[in-house]
Amino acid sequence: MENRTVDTRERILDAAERLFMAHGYEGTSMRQITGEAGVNLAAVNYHFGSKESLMQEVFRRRLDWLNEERMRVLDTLEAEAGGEPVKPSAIVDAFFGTLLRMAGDENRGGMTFLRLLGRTLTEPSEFIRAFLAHEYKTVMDRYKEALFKALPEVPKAEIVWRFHFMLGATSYAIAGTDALRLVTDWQIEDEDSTDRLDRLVPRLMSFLLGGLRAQLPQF
Amino acid sequence: MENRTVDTRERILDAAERLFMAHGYEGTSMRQITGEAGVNLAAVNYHFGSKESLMQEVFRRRLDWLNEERMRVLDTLEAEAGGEPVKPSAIVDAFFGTLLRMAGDENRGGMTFLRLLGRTLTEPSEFIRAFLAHEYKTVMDRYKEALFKALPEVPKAEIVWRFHFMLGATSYAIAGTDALRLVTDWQIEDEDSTDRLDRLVPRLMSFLLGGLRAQLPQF
DNA sequence: TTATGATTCATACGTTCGTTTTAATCATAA
DNA sequence: TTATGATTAAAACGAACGTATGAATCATAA
Repeated sequence: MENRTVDTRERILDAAERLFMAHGYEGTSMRQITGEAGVNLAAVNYHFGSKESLMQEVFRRRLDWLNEERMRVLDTLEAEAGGEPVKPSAIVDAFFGTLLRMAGDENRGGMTFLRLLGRTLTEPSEFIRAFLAHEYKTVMDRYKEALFKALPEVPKAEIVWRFHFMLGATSYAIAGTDALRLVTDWQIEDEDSTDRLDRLVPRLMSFLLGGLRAQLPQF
Repeated sequence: MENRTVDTRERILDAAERLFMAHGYEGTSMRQITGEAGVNLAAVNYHFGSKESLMQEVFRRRLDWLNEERMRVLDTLEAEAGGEPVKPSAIVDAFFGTLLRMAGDENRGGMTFLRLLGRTLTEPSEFIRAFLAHEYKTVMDRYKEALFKALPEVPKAEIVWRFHFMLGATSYAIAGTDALRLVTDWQIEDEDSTDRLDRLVPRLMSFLLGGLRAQLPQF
């Protein structure tokens, strides 16, 4: 009773992840999912109960690892710092770099999951927003505190906003990678798609840190 | 034959704009739209032909003005500069500031349209992506060139990427304003919602400029 | 006032949606 | 080998979807 279940569940999750990424939650039907997964239509309701629960499981499968990893990395950084503030660049890398490096790990969803996450953050159905709120809260609070400590001269409200902006830039950098290329018809010469991710990380990190440490606005 | 048509069309466009923003394109039905607009179900197909055409008209109604305004402002800046490069901060403000200031103008869609635009850029159905590509291309190219000229020491590819990141931060700052508050349970104290937009603009501008002018990444 | 074209209305069409049901098939323990 | 529970399979459910139709109603010009 083991192998069949695991296979079917995973095949459904993989197909759902890809299709939700490509067409969104509302734009993807159960028949598309089960068709692509090569399983019976009723299998989703049998294994997950409903389409909503399936969506949640798609996220949980990836986010559980991501959030644990983010916690673990920050634990290490703070232990190494021994009470002193952790460098902002290290905090930013621990949060966003960890996320981006998932894109290179197909076992953890790779680029597909990251693009799904990116687009979901701006199209939150009520039920998935509530779910993400619960999944994210603890980690967010930890990183927020770390940034407060690392940047004592920057008002806390400003740091919160800038964290917000960093999340946006990152989401979009991933979710919109293909979309924007079409929109703007920009040519990023001299790079094939394997290069692109390796170079995206330092590029985005420079941008994020520049924004985080920018001159404070005068109202 | 004038007043009824205009009223009905506008009522439909207003309702569609709000509902597409709140629930997405696929998540909004014709019956919701016509119900909220207080018009007959068949009115959408009569006036716009189809749901897709309605979506396009929702965007066109706002983007036509926005793109003209962006062109006009950049024309003025370049005329004032008289052949010299325009300051990066002025270019960024012309592009993103013009967008953000739409949020305060209810006659141009206000915050509702901006949030719709933000979420649509990361959930591009094929048909709307092609539409946005056409609407945006000319303006994008103009601004891209202006930034190349303003930042001759920064590689063009880097500027393109950073434009990309700036778009993301901005989209998200608007589209996710309410969403992220719930996700993170952050408290932005001492600000009511009327203040928020006035303060968002300089905050975001500081961040964007910091990112645009950040130290170049070393690969 | 009447004729005409534009618009609104009620209603129905055919599809597709998520879900449920009931029976068949499978893997495993006794 | 047989009994049992887990899984898969085929089929159908009612509801909601976008769209189309034809009659009713409206505003306007002759």
